[in-house]
Amino acid sequence: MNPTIKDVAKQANTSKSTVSRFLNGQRVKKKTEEAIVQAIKELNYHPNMNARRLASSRTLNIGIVVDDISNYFYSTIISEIEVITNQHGYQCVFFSRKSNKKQEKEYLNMLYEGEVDGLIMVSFYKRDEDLIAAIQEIPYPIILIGDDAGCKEVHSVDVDNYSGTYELVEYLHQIGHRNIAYIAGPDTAAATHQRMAGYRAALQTLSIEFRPEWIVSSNWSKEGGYEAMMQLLERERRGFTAVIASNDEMAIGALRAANDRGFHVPQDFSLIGFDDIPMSAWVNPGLTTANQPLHQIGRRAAEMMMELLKTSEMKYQRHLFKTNMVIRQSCRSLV
Amino acid sequence: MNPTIKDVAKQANTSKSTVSRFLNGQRVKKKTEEAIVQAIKELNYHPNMNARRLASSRTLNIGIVVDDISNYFYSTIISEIEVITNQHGYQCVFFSRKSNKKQEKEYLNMLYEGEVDGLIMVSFYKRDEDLIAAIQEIPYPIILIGDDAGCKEVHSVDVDNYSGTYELVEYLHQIGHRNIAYIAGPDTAAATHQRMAGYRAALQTLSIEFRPEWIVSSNWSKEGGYEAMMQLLERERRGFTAVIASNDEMAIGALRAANDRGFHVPQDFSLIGFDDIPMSAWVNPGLTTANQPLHQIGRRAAEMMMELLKTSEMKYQRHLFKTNMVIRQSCRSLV
DNA sequence: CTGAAAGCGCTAACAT
DNA sequence: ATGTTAGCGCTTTCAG
Repeated sequence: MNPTIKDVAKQANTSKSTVSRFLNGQRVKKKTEEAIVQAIKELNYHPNMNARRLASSRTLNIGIVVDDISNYFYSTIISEIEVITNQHGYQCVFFSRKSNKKQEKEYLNMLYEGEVDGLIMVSFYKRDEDLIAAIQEIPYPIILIGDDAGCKEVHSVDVDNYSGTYELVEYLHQIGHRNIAYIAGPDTAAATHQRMAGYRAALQTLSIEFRPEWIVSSNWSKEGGYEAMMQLLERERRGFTAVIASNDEMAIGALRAANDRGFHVPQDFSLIGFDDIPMSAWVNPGLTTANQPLHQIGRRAAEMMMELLKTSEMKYQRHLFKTNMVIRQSCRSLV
Repeated sequence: MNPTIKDVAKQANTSKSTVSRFLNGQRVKKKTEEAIVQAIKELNYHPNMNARRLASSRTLNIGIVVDDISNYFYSTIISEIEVITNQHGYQCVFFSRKSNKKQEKEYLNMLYEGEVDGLIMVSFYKRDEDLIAAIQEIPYPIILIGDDAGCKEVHSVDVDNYSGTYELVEYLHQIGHRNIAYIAGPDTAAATHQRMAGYRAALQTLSIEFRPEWIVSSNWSKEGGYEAMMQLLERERRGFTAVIASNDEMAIGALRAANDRGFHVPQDFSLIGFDDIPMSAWVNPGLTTANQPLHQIGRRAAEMMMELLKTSEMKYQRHLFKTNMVIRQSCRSLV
């Protein structure tokens, strides 16, 4: 049996409560403090967290739920969240949904079950009403990163995919492009729709005709981008001078496809991505893209959580971070 | 106040223990079962995990500690661990050391504190005696992934870096290379030494002279690989026909450096990496490398943990997984 | 500044 | 199959 606080008290010639107080940072007479420290060492005492949490109804843990922990975007965001929460004395415990394919909703139980004091849920997929409704019922702190299904009551932070893509098109227009193809993401991702909307809005503002035959859908992957580009390249009415892949992975695949077909980027056409993943600076040519402020997203979500934990009331927030365009060598000016 | 098991019992006209038994999957009379289910729903009851764990001294959690959760290798391994442990009814909780820079050793407390039933620690850095000594003291299940500081009592799994590199050199030799430069990793990584040892051993076996001026140390990064290659290219006695970068990231940086200096791979010299990260198939030329069986590593570690949890005694194991060479286009045959 | 005592919500004998 | 009871190890009034 492990030593308990009672054993420590006995050994240090004091009471459980005094030991408990000491353990929780309250003042204790110098003499007893020394005795307690001594006893703890001799007994190799470790507080039992479950007992502590049961008695105090606080865990000092915050739960982070992501779709797939081995995904660059998620892991970058959550690693920033951890920095912030740690500074406030909270531990992060991470949960990855990929392997157990549990619904996000099921993780809400951890709040009721006393496993965590708050929950940050990170997902770039479209969320359903069901989840949002459940969240609104819950008397515990929750922050969403990504889609909020349009709900104006659940706190969330996301990247501004719309304006990010809008800017990309503007840039292309500025350097003379009027014929811009687009490789879209999967329908299940919230960003797909937002980015596409930004693309179309920019086209409209700039009086560029929207041409459905220059749009192809794919799945975020390099392989997908490769295939998509091949399709684009084989369509009858080719004639675009630039293509926007709605994420960098697909752009990298597209680049390879272009090369395989004997085209040169940016001489034959310009190519743009979205995300600014680490690899994008290292492909040839360097990929022009929109940088996602992943650290800022994580940081903001964490700060919101900390505030919620302190005050328990916070006025509704949905914070959208702007992307930052990073210009490398994959676009050619036509003017 | 949240409803408790007592409330459920009252509402269902039975006793706490019956409810508890039902909750834990034991048989209960049909009639009472229905009443309990009904009561749970009506009250929106959720069991308190802390109380449950305190009373049962089991958490059904296993803790996974990694250096940096946003690192591809770690996240790939742990996401496989999760698959296995979930199948056995255990939840994984992940901890990332990067942000709080706590020593691995400190995480051992979670075992004493009743937060987790077992711990899998993943790190590719050299571990110190201190940690290993502490682990040997501990009466709880622990599995190490990565370095074991040569200890023959702590269960661990790792990749066979030595033979992996050995094979790479053999391959190069086979296709006619006798002059092979080497970009090493940082001294702090255990793999650096093992891979270097494999390189030197292979050289010796194949009667190739070891030339210190063809060795340069770097830090695993693309930037580092770039610099390293530049150094290699500028040294007086250039004359190698191949270079092994001890990881793919550095190889990708090296490739860029070669291009920037006007060299072509593999025409001017061959290039080999180690790891087989996803990007390696997409650089130009495709990178020949040694694939790390990350999933297998994670799976094995998880299985060992499950066995330890069941039997609490297991004969000492250190399992080394062989790498698999994947040949792409970055090497040229000289014969 | 300290001690006594109650209780957090659940499990696990034990008895029936 | 079910109810009674005694903890699990800690925090937290409340008195002093």
